[in-house]
Amino acid sequence: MLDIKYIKDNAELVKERLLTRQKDFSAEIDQLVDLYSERNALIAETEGKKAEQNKTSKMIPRLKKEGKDVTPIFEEMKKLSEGIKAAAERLNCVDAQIEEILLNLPNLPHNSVPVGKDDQDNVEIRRWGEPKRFDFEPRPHWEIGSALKILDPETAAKVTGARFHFYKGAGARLERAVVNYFLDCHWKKGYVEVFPPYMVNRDSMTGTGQLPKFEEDAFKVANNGFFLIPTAEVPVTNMHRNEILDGGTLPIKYCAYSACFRAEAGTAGRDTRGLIRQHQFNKVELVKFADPDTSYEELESLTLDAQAVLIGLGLPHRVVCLSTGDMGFSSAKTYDIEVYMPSYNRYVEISSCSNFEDFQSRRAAIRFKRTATDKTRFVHTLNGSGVAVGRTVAAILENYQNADGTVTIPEALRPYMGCDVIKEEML
RNA sequence: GGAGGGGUAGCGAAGUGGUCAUAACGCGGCGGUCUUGAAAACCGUUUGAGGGCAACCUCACAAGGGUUCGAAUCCCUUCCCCUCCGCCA
Repeated sequence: MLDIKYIKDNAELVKERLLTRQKDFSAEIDQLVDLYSERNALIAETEGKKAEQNKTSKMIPRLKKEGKDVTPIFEEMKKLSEGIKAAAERLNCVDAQIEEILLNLPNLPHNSVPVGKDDQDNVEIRRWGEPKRFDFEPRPHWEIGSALKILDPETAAKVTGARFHFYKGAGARLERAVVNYFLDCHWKKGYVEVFPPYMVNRDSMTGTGQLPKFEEDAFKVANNGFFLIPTAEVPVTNMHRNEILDGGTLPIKYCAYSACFRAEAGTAGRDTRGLIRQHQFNKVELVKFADPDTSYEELESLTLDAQAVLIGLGLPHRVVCLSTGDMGFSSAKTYDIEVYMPSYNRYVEISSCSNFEDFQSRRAAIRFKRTATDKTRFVHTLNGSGVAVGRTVAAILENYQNADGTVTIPEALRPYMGCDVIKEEML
């Protein structure tokens, strides 16, 4: 959520910068400026009347004690009370309109973000490793998984439906090994490991920006109205909702494994095979709460921390900075990490690292004080996948496949797997 | 799911229609006095949000409604916590 005072004072600038997201919000901004001045007029009116009401109310007990007739005062106060009620009702209405517009306005892109139309305008920042050359025709991971009998979408389709997977045998162990390897890398770097709830309430989904705009992308629990988390970012960021943090504790760093659930309305037909796009997938997430002065340095180190686990696995990848037209709703700046996938013959997103600045913390009221006497201000929140587990397994299967159909286990995972190669007979 | 008890400052807790929310009282935190230093004792101080150039004003007693001239207090709805029972891993 943007600061309405900032919008009021910089209306044209805000319009311009939001326009770089390839959508025109001029009408909303103009409306906000009008609503804000209307709101302040209504506040002046209601508060003046309330002050009068409070003053008179305090006198009534004394007058009664003195035996005076208070009936005429009651008559007057009744009118005043009705006037307050009417003005407060209008104020509520104006506040609700302001809130609705603000909640549906995306974040302002940071100045360093390349202006562009879509993902074609993303800028490559750096590369690690070289796409592997095979002296045989490499197969896509779903074929490898099927041949080794470690990935089974057919049974999942029977038991649940499309876009779900059973992992079996060495496949299930590989998924678990990757999770453990990622978490061990991160907690050793000072990220506090948390294991979050997989369902959250509406306030949490609103706090991180999934709601109200993207409700159709989320799975909702019929019983109680909770939402299945689309990412651990939601429960972990909301841990500090409505809190005032001690500035001395910043940056606060968490890593969290969770399953993630996405309805992804509108992506039918894309990546229908394999592990790339599932309704349920595993992810290790990194979340930071940072002082605004250092949040962009924290974004750089967060991205490096996510990259480190891919380097550890020897998976070739690159880092791109998303253009203004490709960035997510809540983000001010995003780096995607893309891993090389032989089956796609290109780099595929495996992590997304973002600085949300105060966009989430304003929605979720996550504040801090530098010192005990300092005024409260909003923290900057950041998060990044560290990294997507299913896509990592897919990348391992494809990049480490051998001509005989087996898959070599990357060295870093061998202690977790207890073997150095996956063969069919391992089931 | 059933029965009961709760939700008030960082924590514990008093307040059950106005003159106790500028929230009693206790603990903790911060500053000071005393001391070589510390402890103890004593004194002071200690929520957040909004509006206003300012003086200052308004709001918040889990959340949202209602009754009333006036609500922490009475009524309704929802959420959360605790105890017991049932069920369950």
